[in-house]
Amino acid sequence: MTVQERALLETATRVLVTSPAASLADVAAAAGVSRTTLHARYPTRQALLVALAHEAMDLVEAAYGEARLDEGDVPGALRRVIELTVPLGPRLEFLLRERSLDDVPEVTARTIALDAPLLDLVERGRQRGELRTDRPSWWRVASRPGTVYPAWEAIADGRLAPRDAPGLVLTSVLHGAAPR
Amino acid sequence: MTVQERALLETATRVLVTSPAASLADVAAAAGVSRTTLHARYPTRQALLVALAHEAMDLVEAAYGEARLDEGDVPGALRRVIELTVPLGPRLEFLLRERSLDDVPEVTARTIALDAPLLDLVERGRQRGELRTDRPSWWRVASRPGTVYPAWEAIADGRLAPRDAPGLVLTSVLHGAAPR
DNA sequence: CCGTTCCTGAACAGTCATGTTCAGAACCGT
DNA sequence: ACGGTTCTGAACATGACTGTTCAGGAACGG
Repeated sequence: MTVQERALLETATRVLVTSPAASLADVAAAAGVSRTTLHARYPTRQALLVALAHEAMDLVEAAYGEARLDEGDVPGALRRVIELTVPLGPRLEFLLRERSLDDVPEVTARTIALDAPLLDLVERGRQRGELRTDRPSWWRVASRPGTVYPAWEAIADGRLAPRDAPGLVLTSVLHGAAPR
Repeated sequence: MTVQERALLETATRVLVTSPAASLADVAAAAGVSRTTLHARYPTRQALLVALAHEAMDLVEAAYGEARLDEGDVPGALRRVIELTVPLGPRLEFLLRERSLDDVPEVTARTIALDAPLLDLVERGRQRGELRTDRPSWWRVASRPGTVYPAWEAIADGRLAPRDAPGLVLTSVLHGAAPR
């Protein structure tokens, strides 16, 4: 994938997140490319959306890799993965909210597969006694995007300083709202 | 609002959540009503979506009322409100994911206003020493839908027993993932 | 029983995004 | 300078949904 292609996908994501009803003409214009060219790369609108989804998931996967989830203690790994995924906010929003992705089996399957490293991490945390074992592992993972994404939203709104976000998310996830 | 109107809105929500691209003809058919009648009640598609949103928020508001948030201890109130909002899953999904609602100021304003009772509750919890005070109140509220909604999803998938959901959500929110 | 109200089915115009095609221009590397 | 590749602008067909209208029929209440 060339640099321009990445740039195009990023622009497309930005446009389609900002105004989901944008036409392909709008997307092409924003990306500084003709509609014909856009169409040459992505034959249909759906194909573009799917490509966007895959690119977003590529980034998530890369973040997981970079976070070295299998190294060190689990809270530390959690902190790293949170730090690396919060900036992916717009991509996550796209993945979570774009409803036409729901009936692309290829995408939904990968969404599920994408959770595997986190499941492993939770599992590891349980074995090391760093995470509670009285609740199902999948639950911890399922409720994750719902905690990371609001953090991004808060940053975008200016309510939250980017550097504060990971700590906030991490302590929420680990310790909850009750006083110690 | 008559019973039939409520039924129509509920059917419409179900259809539009299941297949967001459904046409008004599909919605009308599913509701057992002619497209003309549907159009008489809701002049435009957008008007229907807005009505759906308002009805969903009515239900959330009602749940908050029924949960008597200002009575008793705060964890108890939290449990009640979680119990009452989890079944609203499909409505919450609609509110969270339907992106054409984003540029209806009336709806976004009410979305924000809807959080006020919860903010009060968190505030009360802090004063009573039942919630931590080292993190902003709005954060606790912002990350709430992200925890409640996955619970509904898990129930819908059959991964989670409906009666287990409130406890799971509550302990996650209060105590987090770390062992005591 | 009658009049009002509401719902229905059908048809229609308008709009708009999509997908397709093609000839020419711009841009490469050689 | 040249041949090939890529991008461009424009035009076109298509299809779908929306919003609108209207005459007839069903339901309902008085």
